[in-house]
Amino acid sequence: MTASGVRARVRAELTKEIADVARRHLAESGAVGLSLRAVARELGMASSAVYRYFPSRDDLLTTLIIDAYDAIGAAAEAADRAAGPALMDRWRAACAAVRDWALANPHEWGLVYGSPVPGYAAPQTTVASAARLPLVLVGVLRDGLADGTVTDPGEGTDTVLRAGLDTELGLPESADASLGSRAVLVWSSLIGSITFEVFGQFTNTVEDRDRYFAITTDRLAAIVGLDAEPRRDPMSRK
Amino acid sequence: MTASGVRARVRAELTKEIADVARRHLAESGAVGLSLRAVARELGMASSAVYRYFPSRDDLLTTLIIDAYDAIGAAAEAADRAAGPALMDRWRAACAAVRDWALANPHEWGLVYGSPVPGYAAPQTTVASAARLPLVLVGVLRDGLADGTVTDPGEGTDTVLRAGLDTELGLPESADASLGSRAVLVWSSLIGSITFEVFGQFTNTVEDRDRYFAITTDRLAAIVGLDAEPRRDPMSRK
DNA sequence: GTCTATACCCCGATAGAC
DNA sequence: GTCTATCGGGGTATAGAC
Repeated sequence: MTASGVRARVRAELTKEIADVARRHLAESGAVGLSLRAVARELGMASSAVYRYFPSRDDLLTTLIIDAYDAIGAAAEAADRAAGPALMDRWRAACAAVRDWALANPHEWGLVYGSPVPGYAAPQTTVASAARLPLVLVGVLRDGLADGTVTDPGEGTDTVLRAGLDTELGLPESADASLGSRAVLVWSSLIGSITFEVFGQFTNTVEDRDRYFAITTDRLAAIVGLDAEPRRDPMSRK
Repeated sequence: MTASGVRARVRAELTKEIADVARRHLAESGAVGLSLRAVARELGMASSAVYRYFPSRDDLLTTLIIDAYDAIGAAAEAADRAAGPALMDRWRAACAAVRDWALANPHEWGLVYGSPVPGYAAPQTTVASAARLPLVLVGVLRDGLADGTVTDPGEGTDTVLRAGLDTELGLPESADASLGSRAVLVWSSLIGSITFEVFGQFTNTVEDRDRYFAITTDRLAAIVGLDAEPRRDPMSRK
């Protein structure tokens, strides 16, 4: 049926348009200030009409959350692919891409890594998108293990993670391994650093944020055994 | 004037009572859900009466923010004082106290370290309270420098911080120092780790959170040169 | 200082006509 | 699918009587 094909296309377009406007509102009023009515007003349609596309405000929110996670993951993946074969280059590129995205989209960043929206529970559908960024970081690590650049320190600490997680990530899985828990630390520290910067916690403290992030990125890499010769000029980073 | 003294006391008490109720509401509805009306309802007074104590919703919010920062700082200070003289003991105690407080008061944690409340700008009056926690961490570091346990790695990276900050903190201040920027990394990583746990980002990833935090705390200490013999039993930590 | 009343906004969600 | 109209809440803040 061509008719229904057209209908579906129009529907998909309008759905996207609603999400786009909502994303813009998010950038201005934050996640809690997001309202179906305001979106409808801007699109010149009745608020009730929006319910044909998103059954509730939470569904709209879920869409935005998934989109944000996907955008962050995609930015990291692209930077990783675009970097040279050197592990540290890939690492630096991926971290920098995430930070750039966060600084360009602070409210969306807050939507996924900031305070949970009260009364909203993220459905399971978000986890695959949320995993994309950590998977990029672990991918670099895994390649380092494969070519011998990275070795697991083996501290007997890695029973802290969910059973089976190391295996899923392609990391050493013995009870003596520590790379898994180190990776988690590095991951949360990366997000934490970026969040501090985005939320303004570095005001009056860190002045040269670009350089601070470059240095920090390298220090985090060292925690997971991604040691490298110091970068020639830390200032040269975007 | 006794009369005005009594009046002032009653006023102070009611002010505190309003703040207490507001704090409880915060724990249930989050920062944005906080409303003067709801607080007034619960106290059995007219909403307009509250305005005699807090001129606006933002002033009430500021009070809660300052109180939260102070509570976190006080918890860290108390744990630091109560710990033995060993630097690592003080470090671990302070970090653990902060985490315990965060887990016990997740919404207040989110109020200060989560997404900024849209439309609210924190006044300068909050900074002294916000500084208390980092000052505890730096205090341990400073004592380590004094007795030679800690030495600055000297990497020529510390020009990233605000000029004069190292001096204020009692840290090495040369352009070749790196302890200042390392301290900032450790500070933001500590907050980041706790925030991840409080906001649920560790779901399906980190299973043994107590042990993970203990290990993480030690790894962060190593970044600022607070190396120590491994703790005897990481599981024994609260 | 406290009250009632009010002005003037906002929201999510649904009913029912077209 | 879209509309108007409506239900049933919510909010900040102020005016003016007591």
